[in-house]
Amino acid sequence: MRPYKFDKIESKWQKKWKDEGLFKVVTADHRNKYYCLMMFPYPSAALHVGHGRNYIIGDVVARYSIMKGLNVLTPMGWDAFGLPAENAAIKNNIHPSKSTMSNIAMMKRQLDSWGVSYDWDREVSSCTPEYYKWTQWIFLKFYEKGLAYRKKAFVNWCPSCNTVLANEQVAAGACERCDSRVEQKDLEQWFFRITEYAQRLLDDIDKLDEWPEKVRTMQRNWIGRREGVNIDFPIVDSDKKLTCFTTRVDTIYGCTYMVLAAEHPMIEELAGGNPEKGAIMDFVKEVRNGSRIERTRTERDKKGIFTGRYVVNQVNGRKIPLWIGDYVLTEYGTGAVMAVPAHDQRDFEFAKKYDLPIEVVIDNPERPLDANKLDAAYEGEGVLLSSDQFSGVPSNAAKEKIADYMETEGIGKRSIHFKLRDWLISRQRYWGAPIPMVYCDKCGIVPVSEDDLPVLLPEGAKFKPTGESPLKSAADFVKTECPACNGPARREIDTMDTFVDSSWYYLRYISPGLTDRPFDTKDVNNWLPVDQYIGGVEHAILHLLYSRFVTKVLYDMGYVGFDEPFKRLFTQGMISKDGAKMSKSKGNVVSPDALIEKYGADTVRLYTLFIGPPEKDAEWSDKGVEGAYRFLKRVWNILDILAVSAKTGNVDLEKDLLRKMHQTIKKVTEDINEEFHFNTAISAVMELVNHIYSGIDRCGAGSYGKGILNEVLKNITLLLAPFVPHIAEEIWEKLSGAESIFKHEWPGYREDMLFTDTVIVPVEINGKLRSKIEIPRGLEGDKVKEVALADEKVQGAVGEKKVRKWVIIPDKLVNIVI
RNA sequence: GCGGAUGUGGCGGAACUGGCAGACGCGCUGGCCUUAGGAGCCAGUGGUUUUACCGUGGGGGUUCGAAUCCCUUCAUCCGCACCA
Repeated sequence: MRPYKFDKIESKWQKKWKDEGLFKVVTADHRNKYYCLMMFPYPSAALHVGHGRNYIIGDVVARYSIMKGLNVLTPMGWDAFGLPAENAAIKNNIHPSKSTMSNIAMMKRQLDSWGVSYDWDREVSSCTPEYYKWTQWIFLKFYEKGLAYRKKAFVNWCPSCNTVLANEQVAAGACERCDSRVEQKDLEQWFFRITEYAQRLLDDIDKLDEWPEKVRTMQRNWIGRREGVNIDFPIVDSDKKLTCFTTRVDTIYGCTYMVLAAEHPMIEELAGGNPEKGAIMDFVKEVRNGSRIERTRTERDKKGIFTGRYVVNQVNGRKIPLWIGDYVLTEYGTGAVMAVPAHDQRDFEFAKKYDLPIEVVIDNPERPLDANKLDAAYEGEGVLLSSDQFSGVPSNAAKEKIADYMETEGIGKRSIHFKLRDWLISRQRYWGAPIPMVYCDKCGIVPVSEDDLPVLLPEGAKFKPTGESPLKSAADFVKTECPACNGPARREIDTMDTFVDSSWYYLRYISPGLTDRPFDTKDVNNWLPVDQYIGGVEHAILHLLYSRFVTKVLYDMGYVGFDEPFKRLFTQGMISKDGAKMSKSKGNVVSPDALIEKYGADTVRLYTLFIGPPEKDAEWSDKGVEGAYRFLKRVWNILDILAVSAKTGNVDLEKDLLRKMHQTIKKVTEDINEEFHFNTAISAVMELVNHIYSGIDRCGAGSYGKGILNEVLKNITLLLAPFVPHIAEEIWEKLSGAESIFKHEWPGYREDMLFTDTVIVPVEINGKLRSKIEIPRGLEGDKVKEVALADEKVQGAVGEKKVRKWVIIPDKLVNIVI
């Protein structure tokens, strides 16, 4: 017996792979290229087995693809700027670069210990000047194209992180990172004009047919395209007008008032001559100060105030009151809504509260509506009522007709709105890439010259957050010369959102060492789009949408020749423990290190892959790990069986085993190819291994000859190689003494070896299983009937009864209806 | 509220275009081997009143035949959410 010494085996092969550069790729040679990319991690704390799943899946795909003869590029790097390092720095008084670097070292060691291999020559880290120089370059390019701009706006402010946040980083009114309530602040900030690309980002989702439907839907919803009409409402006693957007222009005749958002720029002017101006402005202030989470709670009572002014609904010339309401959002549409209380639930609630008129203009086909008796708005379709010439028209058709009418009369114009907002990219934090802009009293806002990049992050800045960027404290940094006039100027002190860093890293991997360009266009065009991207679904919107946007801009500027970065996307499920997501605070984190020490990396890998379909969430079980270990030992012990096996074995048993082997090769290949169903692939190999053992149990040591056992074990090893590479290499070496198993091609199977000559077919009577018959493969029709009727159990069940119908599916099933 | 997903033994999960439900693994039970077993090997393991019947969240339907298709309903999870 040679024991399975996984620790020796694993360190041996990990070293060999590294020394021999198994995963090294030469950029210039892109024949058969396959770019297999895993989302680069944020270097925070130690990885747990849930994180491991991501890298293990990626490693399996990479190793499998190598065996399939592809030229596989699989790089890794670090999304190294960001808040947690900075917060830790504040707490422990260690510079973020120090903690980041030590975290990187730790995670790298963990990845290595899993046997997850990368072309480390291409490692990138977003916090190094060599990298963020080009993040700044991208900013300048965006600025050049008018896609980066500064504006004053109501923005999301996280009081605990002391910084502004992008819309995408706010979930249910709270900071995505720390869960604090997000406030609205009126600040001047830098934005990327992603809205300019909204339509293309939406349209091109159709191209991404190898992405999970879920992610595509989430992106569509986030972009949120709505078609409708912008309608003008002239203000009474004024030469100005208010415009509002609606998707329900069919309800225009039921519009009985108008509501403005508290942030609407015309409020002060409108309240001008009103004796109640004080109260109005107080209300506006109160609403503006309210946190977003408060304002967006649907169940909350809506509040409003009358401005004292009126506007005209031009379709019927009616004067309607103009209100301000806390339920109107400033950032969507025009910040003004036409209120149709009979057909919009929010307007209905507001109208009820403030006793505003309700007029029914859409008939509910199921029961007539009575404005006085409504207890909820009717938002469905129907035929128009009380709508002048449009009365009697079904609501869907009316939408078009009224829009046409408004356009000819100059009342309104068809319009498309998106929920997507521009991407707010400036942050009042230290640990990020400085925005390469300069403020000059004479020249205004001036970009730093490309030649002067990178704008280095000043090491000595005090990174304690004060609400202003910590960079302000670095006097040497702030004080600079204007790139335009060389006069005294000051630098922008905000840094960039880390999602800017991560929106282009996959391009940098292709030519990580370039010092004069972010990437080489020719090489990038040869290697991208990424063939397989693997990561967590939590990035479905943020990172994936931003990356698509950045790619499209670079495409438009001619820097890349593709307009979608990721061809195929796989999002793996989360691993939980005791029914909850693994987290330090819950104390349910499973560390891979102890498990690897006890069972070895191959066991941890195998169990992680066996736990369930990789796209689904799964529950970790320490017991299950033992099962994986047991299986690997069983595979290992076949070496011993092989050593004592005779030259020849039992012919029938061997034929059986060969067939099982070819079936297994087919099954494993298909499971990996089609859906990454590693769990069923592994169970198929387990069946094959069980088959060997039970054969030996039945017929003793003479069951299988050396030759056949050797062949089967070789194929088992090949099939397992992507999953458990160390043990596979070791067995492979013992069997063939040849070079790395990953230089050997993936096994093929023989069609003619898959089937037996006879099949056992179930016989059902009236759909209930009654017996089984053995018949030659491919037997059909009357011949099958004969065999079936000859069966004792069938005879017993059929008896004298008349057979009404025969259902015969060749090689599959017989059903007799009596 | 809208959108999406998932419901199968004690547990994780299998089941291709409708065709033997429960592969594989965990756990459990028994046996062999052992000084011993928390090692290894083998066997058994959905339920029940066991010639048979019942069983894929519940109810209905289509079909010779449904975990799979249709209708309906419930539950859980995820995403979005006062988006006019």
